[in-house]
Amino acid sequence: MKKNAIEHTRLLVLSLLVGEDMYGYQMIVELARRSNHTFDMKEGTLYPVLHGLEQEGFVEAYRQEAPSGRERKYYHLTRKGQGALREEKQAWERYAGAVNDVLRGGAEAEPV
Amino acid sequence: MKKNAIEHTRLLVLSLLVGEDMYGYQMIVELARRSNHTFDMKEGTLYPVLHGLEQEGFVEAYRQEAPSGRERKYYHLTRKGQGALREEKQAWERYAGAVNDVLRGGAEAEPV
DNA sequence: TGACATACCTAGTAAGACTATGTATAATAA
DNA sequence: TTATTATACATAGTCTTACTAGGTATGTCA
Repeated sequence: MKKNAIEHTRLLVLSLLVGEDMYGYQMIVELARRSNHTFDMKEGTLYPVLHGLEQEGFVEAYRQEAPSGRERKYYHLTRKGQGALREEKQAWERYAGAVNDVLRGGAEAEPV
Repeated sequence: MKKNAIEHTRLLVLSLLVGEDMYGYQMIVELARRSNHTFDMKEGTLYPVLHGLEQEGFVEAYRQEAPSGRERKYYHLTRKGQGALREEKQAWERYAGAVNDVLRGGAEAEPV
């Protein structure tokens, strides 16, 4: 079986929580939607990551009952988490830029 | 200790060999240069990857003596390797695009 | 001569994302 | 009514991959 190769998982998870609290299952669905199904994150990936983010104080969890009667565990992005997101974002931009530089043969390569 | 977090290693390694054969040590130096030292690939990462690419027929190795008298092991990108590079490139573009989509809140998010 | 850069290699470790499995409830289909 | 599916959370164990740490060896320069 092939791996989904989702890296930068924390960046993606944190960015989902901007402006809206979400519960785990919802995040999986949303991530798939926003990425046009490039990222089909597995539960076995997401939940441990969420627990880690909570332990570090980047997100806060609270339980809330859905209209259906089911209980859901919502996650809220803390101020500290917003800072972490900013850093992860910068790291991603640097990383992606560097990959593109290498693909083009180096940042200072002669323009075509 | 922190990991360097170089992913898409094969993409980077293959792309270095476009238009020029290189030896391992040179690839590490070149990769650092082209990425403005974002990627300081370790020998323990590179050499196993090169051996894997060779086994799959994506690169071919040959030994050649440098003017200094030292022997170097050069790697050449095969036709098959060029195909693999094309695929890895497309995967990267899809991946990077999807990350950016998620960061923006979804591909079809309303423009600001 | 000693230190450093060059040049290659591999065994073992650590991290991260996965598979597989478990629990449980609500909605829907048969 | 019963079975199946979707929802919802969780974790143990596996696998891949990049890393650390160590080894070997040669050329250059102080």
